[in-house]
Amino acid sequence: MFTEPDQQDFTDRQRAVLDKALELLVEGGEKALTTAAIARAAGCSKESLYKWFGDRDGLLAAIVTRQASKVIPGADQAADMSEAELRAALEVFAKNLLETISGDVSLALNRLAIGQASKAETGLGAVLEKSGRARIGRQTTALLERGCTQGYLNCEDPQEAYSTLYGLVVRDQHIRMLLGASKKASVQDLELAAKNAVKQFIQLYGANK
Amino acid sequence: MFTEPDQQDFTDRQRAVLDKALELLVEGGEKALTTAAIARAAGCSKESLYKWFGDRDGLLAAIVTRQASKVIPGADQAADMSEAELRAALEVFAKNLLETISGDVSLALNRLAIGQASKAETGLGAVLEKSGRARIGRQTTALLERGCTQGYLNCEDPQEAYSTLYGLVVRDQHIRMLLGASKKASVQDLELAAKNAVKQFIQLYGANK
DNA sequence: ACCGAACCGTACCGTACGGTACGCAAAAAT
DNA sequence: ATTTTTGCGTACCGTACGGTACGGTTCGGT
Repeated sequence: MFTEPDQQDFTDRQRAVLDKALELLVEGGEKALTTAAIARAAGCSKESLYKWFGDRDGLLAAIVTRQASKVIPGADQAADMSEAELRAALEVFAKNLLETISGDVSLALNRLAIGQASKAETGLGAVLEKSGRARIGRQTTALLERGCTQGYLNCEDPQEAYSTLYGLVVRDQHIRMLLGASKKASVQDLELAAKNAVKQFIQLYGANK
Repeated sequence: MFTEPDQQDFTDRQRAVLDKALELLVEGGEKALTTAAIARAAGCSKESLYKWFGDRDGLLAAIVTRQASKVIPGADQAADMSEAELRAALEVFAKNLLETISGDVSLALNRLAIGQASKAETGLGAVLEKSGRARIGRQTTALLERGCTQGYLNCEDPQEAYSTLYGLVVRDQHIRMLLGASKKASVQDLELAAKNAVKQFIQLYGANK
C-alpha cells in the first residue's frame, strides 16, 4: 500500500538515525530501544520517527532490513580454480561466518528477531533469514556446486552439502553466544576452527582421488 | 545466598503454577507472561506469586530451572557394546536432540533466555546451558569416550568430537526455528536426518577398520 | 521578503504492567 | 472454640512507554 517494499532506500538522515538506533540496540538490548531514547540519541524528534517509520515495529524492521542490506557481496571466485583455491575459499567463508556470527551487531539483531518471533507477523526473522543467511548461503552453495563440477567435490545435493558445512563450522557456538555465554575466542582460534571445519568437510565430500 | 541452588523443590501447588505459566509462555511469548495473566490462569493471587518467587525475574528463573530439571536421565549404555549398538545409541541421541530442539517448549524457553541475555544477570542462559545442553552433552561425550576406548572411534578429544556430532545433527535448524521459520519436519524426516548425521560422524571419527 | 515544508523540543495522554496493601474466607494449629 | 496461617480477589500506586499534538525554528523555493 504505502512505502513499496523494494523502495527501502532511506534518506541519509534516516540512515543515520537507524545506525544510532542500532548502536543503542547493541549496547542495551531491545528493552533499551525506546522511541524516546532513539530520538534523544539521534537528535531527532519522536514525531519524525513516527512519520518516517510508521510505528515502533516499522522502525525495528527498518533497522534489520538496513543491516541485512549491508551483507558484503563476497568476491566471486574465478570460474576455474585449483583444489587448493577451493579449499582456501571455503576457509575464508568459514572464518567470515564465525566472525559475523560472533559479532555484537549480529548477536543483537538475532536476539531482537528471535524475541519478536513469537508475536505479530512483523517477520523480522524472515528478513534476517532471507537477506542474511540465505544470501551468503546461496553464494557458498554456488561455490560448492562449482567445486563439484570441477571434480573436487562429490555432492549429489549442494544444498545439503552447504548445510553440513554450516554445521561443521558453527557447531553450537551460535546458540551459546546468543544465550550469553562464552566470550570471544581469539582470532587465531577462529581461524583454526575454520580450517578444521573445512578439513572435516572435505573429508566428507571431497572426491577421494 | 538465599534459596540454595540445590533446594529448588517447590510445593505441588507452586509446581502447578509454574507449569501453567510455562503454558502461557509457550503460546504467547514473553510478552504474554504478565504476573496478572499468570495469576489468573493459575487461579492464584499476584501476592502469592511474589511471596513464592520474589519478583518477576525470580519467577522466570523458576520456570526455566523447573523445566531444566526435567531432562531425562537417558538410560546408561552397557559397559560393553558392539559397534552397531554404539551407532544405534548415537542415532537415538541425534533423534532425541532434534525432537527436543524443535519442541514448542524448548523453543519458547530458549527464546525467553535469549531475550534476557542482554540485560540483568539473571543468567537464564547459563541455567539452560548447564542444566540442559551440558547435561546431555556430558552424557553423550561419555558415550563417545566409551566408544573410543572400545576401539570403534578414533577421537583424541571426546569433547571436540561431541561438538562435531552436535553440528552435524543440528546444522542451522535450531536458529532457523528460533527465528520463527520452517514448521516441523515429519518424524521420519527427523529420523532420516539423525541417521545421516551419525553416518557422517562415523565417517569422520570411526576407526577405519 | 514571504510562504510552506520539514522538523526539533517538549509537553501531554492513555494504557499496561510490576509491585504492594488490605479485607475476607478457609484451613490448620492450639 | 479460638487463634494463627495461608492465600484469594480486588483495588490501588507509580512508572515507563507508545503514540499524538503543538508551538517555534530553520531552510529552500519563488
